[in-house]
Formats: sequence, C-alpha cells, structure tokens
Amino acid sequence: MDAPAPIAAANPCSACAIRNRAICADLDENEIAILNTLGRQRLLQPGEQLLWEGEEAVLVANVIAGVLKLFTQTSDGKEQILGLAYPSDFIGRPFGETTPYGVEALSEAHVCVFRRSDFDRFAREHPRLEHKLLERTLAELDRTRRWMLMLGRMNAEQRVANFLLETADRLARDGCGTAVGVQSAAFTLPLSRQQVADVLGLTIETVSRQLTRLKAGGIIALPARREVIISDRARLENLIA
Amino acid sequence: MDAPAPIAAANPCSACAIRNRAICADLDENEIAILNTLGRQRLLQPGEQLLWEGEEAVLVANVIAGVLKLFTQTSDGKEQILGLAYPSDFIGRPFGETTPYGVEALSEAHVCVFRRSDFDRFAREHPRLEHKLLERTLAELDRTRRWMLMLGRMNAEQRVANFLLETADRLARDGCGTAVGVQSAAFTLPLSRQQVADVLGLTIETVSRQLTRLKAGGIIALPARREVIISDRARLENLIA
DNA sequence: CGGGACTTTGATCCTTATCAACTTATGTGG
DNA sequence: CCACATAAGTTGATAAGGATCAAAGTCCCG
Repeated sequence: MDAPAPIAAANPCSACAIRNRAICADLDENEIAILNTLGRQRLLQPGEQLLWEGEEAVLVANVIAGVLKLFTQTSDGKEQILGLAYPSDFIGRPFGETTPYGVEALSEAHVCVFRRSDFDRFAREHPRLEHKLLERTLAELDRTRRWMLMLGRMNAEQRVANFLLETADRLARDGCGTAVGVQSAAFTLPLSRQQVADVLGLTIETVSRQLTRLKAGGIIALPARREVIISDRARLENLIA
Repeated sequence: MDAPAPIAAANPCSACAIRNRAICADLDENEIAILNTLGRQRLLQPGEQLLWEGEEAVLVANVIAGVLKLFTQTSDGKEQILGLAYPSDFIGRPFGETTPYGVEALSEAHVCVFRRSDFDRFAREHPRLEHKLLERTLAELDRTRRWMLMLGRMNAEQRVANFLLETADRLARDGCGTAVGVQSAAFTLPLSRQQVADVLGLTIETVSRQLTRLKAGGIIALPARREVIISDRARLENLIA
C-alpha cells in the first residue's frame, strides 16, 4: 500500500486499486483531483442493476472491483450477454443519448460513477483521457468481433472451450485466478450456468452437457459448481483450432 | 459543388465526397492540408482485399465510395462477416499491432488510405480528429453488440428480417436507396446470398428459403437477384418485435 | 448461344432446443 | 445440527430448426 489513509480519504483516486490500469492512468495530479470531485464510489450487490437498456444515458463508470455483465434481450425475453466488465474496465455510453444495454453486477462490485455530462465535458477537455478511452473502445470492439465469430459460426463444444480459455486468461491477467503450472489453471467462474449460456448463445442444458463431456474426457475438472480446472489446456485449444 | 477543379487537384480532400461526414469533418483548412499529404486515394475492384487478418497493421483508411466487408473465419474455413463499411466509415486498426480482421471490397470502392504510423501520429496531435474517431468507434461498438443479439438469440426468419430492415435504413441514409413512400422501400443489396449468410451466421440455403418465404407472404418482392423491395415494412418489423 | 456462377428447391440428417424428471448444493429455522 | 425448502445444475427423451447433400433452375457475360 503506497497511499496512507488520510490522503486516500481526501482523494480516493490516489488509493484507487485500478488507478494505473483504468483510463485515468495517464492523468496528472491536478487532473486526478478534478476527476475525483466528479466521481463517487458505489457498492453494488450481486444482481443489482446499474444501467437500463434504452434509458437516457446519465451515468458512466469505471469498474474498481467485481464483475458486471452488459446484456440485452429479444422481444420474447431471451437474454444475450454482450460483454463482461472486469476491474479497470469502463462502462456506459459516453457521447450518446441512450444507454444501449443493461448493466448488472454479477458479484459484489465497486464502481466509480460519473454523471455522463460531467464525464463528457471533462473528457473533451483532456485529450489524454479521451485517447485512453479510444484505445479501450477499440480493444473492446476487437474482442466483441471475435465473440461474433463464436456466435455465428462455432458449435456448442467450440463455444464452451473458447469461453473457458478466454475466461481463464482474463481472470489470470487480473490476478483473480491461480496459475498451476503452464498447462493447467484453476479459477472461479463469475457466472452461473444460465449466464454462461447467455454469453454463448446456448441453453443452460447444452452448456451443462458440454461441460460434462469435457470433464468426462479429462480435459477439465469441476470440483464445485463454479470452480473450473483446465487440466489439459492443449486439448482444449485443439477443440477450437 | 463548392470546390473548383484546380483546388481539388491540389488538395483532393476539398473535393472529397465524404468530407463532411467522415472523421475529417471537424478539421480546419490547415489540418486538412496536412492530412492530405499523408493520404492517397485507391480504387479497389470487387473482391479485392485491402487488409489481411493477423498481419501487421500498416494501413488505415476512409471509405469514400462503395461497400467493403470486414471478415474473419474459423479454423475450418467458415466465414463470418463482422461488419460492413459504407462511405464515410473508417477502416483498419489504429493504435494496434495487428489487423484483427480481413477487409475486402464488395463493390468497386474508393478508399483514402493512410500509413497507420502517419495516421496515429496525426491523430494524437489533433484531439478533434481523435474525438471523431472515438464517437465513430463507440457507435460501431453499439451496432456490433446489437448484431450479437441477432447471432446469439434470433432464429433464421428474424435474422433475415432484421438484416433487410437494417440494410434498407443504412442505404437510405447514404442516399443509395430509393424511398417509395413511408411503408415501402427498394434497394440493391451490396451482397451475394453467400455473403448475406456470412453476415447472419446461416447457410446460403437457409437465407434463400427465408427470402422465398417472405416473398410468398407478400412482405417483400425480389425483382432481381440483388434487388429487394420491402412492400410491407410493418409486417417485416413485426417478425422481430 | 453456350458455359459458368449464382440461386432456388427438395430430401434427409444432425445438432441443439425444449420439456420433464431427478440430483446436488445452499441456506434457514426448529 | 439436522430436516426441510429452495435454487441451481444435471441427465434423459423428444422435437424442431437449420445444416448438409444433391439436383435443378436462372441469370449473366462473353
């Protein structure tokens, strides 16, 4: 811990866990101080919704801790998860009229919330921040497009394999997982089976069956409902390649 | 026409058909002059490829005329179209190492090409340009996410209906289509049946059958292979809603 | 007018959705 | 601490939507 408590209290950004990874990373002390007056922290409970699809876009936020889902649904109520937001990710729709998707916490989550109007103004005045946001948005667009290939052209087995590999990587990067050697990894899924299905465009039964098959094949182990161990990464990767 | 020919010859941007809609819209005369020295126009034939997935990202471009597809494929060769680029759209991956998808002209197409390194530098020095690019990228991300709902959760009929409505709107906005009253529209598809299938994550046969059904139902007419008339927009919209 | 590409139509198969029952966790109050 | 209630997940049987394979039809261009 490099920030003593008093300073942290005066300027929460200084003590922010994601200070160096979020879009605020490039800002100097002055800028951080201003941004600090605009944002406020909020704690979300699992299942609590932060943004509603179609509503006026009043809020944007940075994820400090926890995992959230971005989602939408068809007119007949089938849900599709459009993205997962992990610590340091940015959520909401800057420079837009309406929020194009719902956002809901999957775990207990800390977010740093800004009124969109405040954020937009600050961003336009601070090109370095806008640049960070641009890089993030471009990266998110790339990720989303890879996801499209999965939804459009992969079968159930490939989708599940893909999902496990991507989730393992993402959690490992955030230090939430436990690396167990090169060819194996254990992690806790931030999603229920239904939510995995909503990510992959499948049904809960199909997801369950595919996981059972992978377990039976010795490729993964499932010590508990949300625990996954990739015991044969090479073989898992082979299902996609 | 507000730019006389000689000036146009000296500075093609001044005469550029998309000057006021592309990301260059907010630049002043000086900036345009600089950008003009960095870009060069290129004419692409239908089927000609501009960018290759996985290659080093050397180029970015603005579409001046025509339609291009962004695409990727699975290891076993099934293609998924990830986006369509129309006039004034930006293509390529600024601020990135590798191009994350292939880009190929669907029609004869004019593009204004920049070396990525030049473009990146220029963009970083001109926040108004970066802002435009950010707005475009955010809009593209929204569009891509709506597309995900279609790929993940809609059946073949809904996908085709959705596609026809979106294509009609997009072409109308670009003035490429012909509005025929409020409840009806005619346009020329910029895509073959196979390419429509690659957009929708379906097979060519399924697309063909769905179009035939819509025609039989009197919802659309298909006067020629690539000609579509939406004769009952309300009913087409009802298939999705 | 003929050849090739593109498209449509038909028959069949296969994957995944759907419906239903059962099992396993999770948690609560007696 | 255990019995019970509830939610989450698994497994099974069946059905349906779309893929695949095959063939015929249509358009376009030289």
